[in-house]
Amino acid sequence: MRIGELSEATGVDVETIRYYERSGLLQEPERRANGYRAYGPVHLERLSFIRHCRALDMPLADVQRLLGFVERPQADCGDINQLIDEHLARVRARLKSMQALEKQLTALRTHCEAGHTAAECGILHELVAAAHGEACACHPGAAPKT
Amino acid sequence: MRIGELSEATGVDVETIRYYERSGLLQEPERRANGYRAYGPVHLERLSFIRHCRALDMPLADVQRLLGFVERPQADCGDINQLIDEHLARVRARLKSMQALEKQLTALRTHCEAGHTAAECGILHELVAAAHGEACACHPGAAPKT
DNA sequence: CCTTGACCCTTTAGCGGCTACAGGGTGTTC
DNA sequence: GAACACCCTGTAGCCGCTAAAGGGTCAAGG
Repeated sequence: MRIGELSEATGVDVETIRYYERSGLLQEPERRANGYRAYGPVHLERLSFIRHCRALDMPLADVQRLLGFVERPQADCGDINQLIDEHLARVRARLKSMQALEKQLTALRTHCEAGHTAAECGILHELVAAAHGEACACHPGAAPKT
Repeated sequence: MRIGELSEATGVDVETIRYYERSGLLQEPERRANGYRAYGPVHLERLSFIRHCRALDMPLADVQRLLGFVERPQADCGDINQLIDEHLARVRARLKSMQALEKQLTALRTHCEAGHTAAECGILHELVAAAHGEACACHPGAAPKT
């Protein structure tokens, strides 16, 4: 199959496929006489694997490592667990900070309803207050250290 | 104050301060005879404002716009609301997908405990199964369309 | 006076993971 | 033979920094 077909089949953009090849994630395919890339089932599977890992937001370096395990089936599985655990820890940490952020923004948002000028805007006041190190709706813990 | 002192006072890295200046977020300060940047209270306040907005994960373009409102206090506050609402929507969307991701990874993680080879690893099997478009622990909805 | 070391300067390049050109070749269809 | 979809390479841009190279400045200590 040509690159466009592979793209269609996997949902991965053509440019991204070429990028994965350049990055060494996807093995270089054969070329037809006209220079077009000719992909087979191996590439389809591998690219689908990559795509799935990316859907789980794994960095490409991790995907690379996982692909290594696929190639070396006798390797120790503990390393895979560790990889997933580390990734999960990163995701959970990020999730936690996102939740805090959502709270902060929601709090900030309550400080203004439309219909007046920026000078009277509660949101802007909050942000400026924060810039002075005062306690603000969005960062309640950040009271001045006086 | 010099750039190091401003950095100390705001918690923003020296390089980042220069980067903000290059990007037009922080106004260019006066220079001393030796070429050192000389900052005043104006810069301190402005940089603190920027830092606070960044703590709320706002893109620099949004921060730029907010700074515009600070400078034009008679502008319509509705635009500020809109900016915050859009940002909040982005954050919530991201939060939702992070939560789904966390679930998917947690499900995936249950498929393996250490102590065997990659060939027997449930995690790897799940990922490969997903590459075949089969239903997997991490993407239960993605069953084959046969 | 000289050296050390902390600070400052500019310019440039790199990170991750794409994405978007520019400028060309190929291959099918009307 | 021309239009069009597809393919190729190479390079540059996105965001928000971060780091490094290669230098200048200045105060304190010997």
